[in-house]
Amino acid sequence: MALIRRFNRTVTERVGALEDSFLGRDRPLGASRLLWEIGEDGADLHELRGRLGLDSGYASRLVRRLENEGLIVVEAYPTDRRRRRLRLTAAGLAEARELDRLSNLAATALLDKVPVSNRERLLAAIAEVERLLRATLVDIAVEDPRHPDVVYCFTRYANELDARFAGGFDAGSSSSVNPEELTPPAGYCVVARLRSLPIGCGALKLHGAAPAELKRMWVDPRLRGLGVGRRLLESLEALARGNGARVLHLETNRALEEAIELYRRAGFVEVAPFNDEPYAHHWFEKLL
Amino acid sequence: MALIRRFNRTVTERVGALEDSFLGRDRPLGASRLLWEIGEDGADLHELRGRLGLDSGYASRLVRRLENEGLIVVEAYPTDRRRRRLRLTAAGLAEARELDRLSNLAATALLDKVPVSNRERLLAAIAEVERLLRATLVDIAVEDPRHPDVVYCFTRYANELDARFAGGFDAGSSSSVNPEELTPPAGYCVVARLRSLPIGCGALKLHGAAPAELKRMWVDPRLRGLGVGRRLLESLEALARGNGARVLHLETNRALEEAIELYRRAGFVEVAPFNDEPYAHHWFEKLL
DNA sequence: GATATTATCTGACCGTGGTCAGAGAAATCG
DNA sequence: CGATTTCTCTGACCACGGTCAGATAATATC
Repeated sequence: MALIRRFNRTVTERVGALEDSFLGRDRPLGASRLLWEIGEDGADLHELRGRLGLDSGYASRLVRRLENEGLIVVEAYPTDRRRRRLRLTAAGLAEARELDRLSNLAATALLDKVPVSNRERLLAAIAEVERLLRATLVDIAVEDPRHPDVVYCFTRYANELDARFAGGFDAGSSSSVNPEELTPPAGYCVVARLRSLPIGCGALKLHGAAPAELKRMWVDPRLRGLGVGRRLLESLEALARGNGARVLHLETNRALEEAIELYRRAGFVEVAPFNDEPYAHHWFEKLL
Repeated sequence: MALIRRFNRTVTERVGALEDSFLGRDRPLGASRLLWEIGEDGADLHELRGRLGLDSGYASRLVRRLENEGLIVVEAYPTDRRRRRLRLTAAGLAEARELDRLSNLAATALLDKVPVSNRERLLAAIAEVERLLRATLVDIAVEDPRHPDVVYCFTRYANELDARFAGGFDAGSSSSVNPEELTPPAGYCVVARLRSLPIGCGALKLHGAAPAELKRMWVDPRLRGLGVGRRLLESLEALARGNGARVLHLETNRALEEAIELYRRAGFVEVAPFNDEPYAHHWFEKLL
């Protein structure tokens, strides 16, 4: 614990310098950060607010300021004219690039103070800490299967299966799942999000006292091996248990090795086929 | 660079939770932090201000606030009645312990979100990052040899020599150095500080165009291997060069293996004895 | 003993981040 | 269609961290 606290102190003190590089631009830090987050492709204000965790009033003020400085243009979405789309002007793009440069400069300055012989070790350790800590920023929530984030994850899931299964994957020929079956009390969907961006999902079909079914487990490839799948699994198990299920079933394809490994480690044991899902090679069961 | 910036973002977001644990105590964060920094043994306000980097007015206000809350007592130092000594009252001690508890709780919560299998890796990486980054917080300054920080380092230096040399070390029988010789333009003292606490030193005696002498190189044992010695050496070399010296001399004892290694790596080569320093076994020289 | 320096305190001031309630406009639902 | 919800904007408000100049007292220096 003392180690973590010492780490906290050292890092905030040292790496805070990177944030400070956003300062001194005749603009509050928050405004610079917003500008920087908009990016070259522009951004949706609502989505941005979620990502940065800003109050609507505060965000509105920051946007106004950047607009007055001539750094961004604000326009309504054609599809939903309540929403605002933010785009960088030429000046805004230049300023964003300058912020980028300063931030890089600060990062370089930090590294320069470390003896050359230690730099690689530092970078490796930094990468490790970042990866492992990032996983702790993931939170998991129950969502309606029609929620855009769920739809997004399900699509990525299907695409991945199609790419990885020998012979591809066609959702139509698989035992399909309609939204009602994944809506409480018939079932559940859970979504894992990193800074409000969906990065994983899982679903549950309940059958009263009969075994519940686990469906559509997927984690963004960039975030695998960090325990996100385990946490999705745990929350679905808790939901199944809370709804009276005593046994959890799932079937999977032999191509999904890391998933199979996850299930085994979570206490699932392989059993004889309990359905005729065409894409399945392994059937698992866990007593809750 | 992108890695460092990503690291910055993740860490400040996640580890910031530790700071937040100081919040919600009906007291601004700064006040809580000050309280926590005072510690069981009390602290000198001046020293505290240096450590936390606070403005005198701001610090004074925080102290007043804690005093009014009955958490600390403020008293003048007997030796220097301008200075203020801060001590925790019973209530203050209890509050500091509570802050400690909350901070530990937050650290534990952070670790709890990491899968057990990854925890050790995370802690190891955290320790590594902390150690290496801490070194970058060290800054080096030229000081008068009579400055308390220099005196402190010289004392630690002499104590260490006494402990490590076979047969001990007696400053009197060594070729002594008086303060004038280390004061510009005759010579220089440099001190390395971590958050304004002295943690290393080095000195230089100039002899015009004749070889300059390197003296009293010392780094706190807890911070060795992080490049502090190298940085002290570099700044002294720069001073020697800037004052017209073409050659740098130093002599050292065989017990100081890591120092000898440092000199060799810095480009010093062993030469025949150029003086009769009784404690020396090795004589080095470097062309600047 | 006069002068400079050091440490603290005080009052005044400021921008920033942040919150809140309410209004208005647009979209969605029944 | 009306009712409700969603998204944004506005104005008002506030604490906090931070800075500055000047006052005061104690100490160090010459």
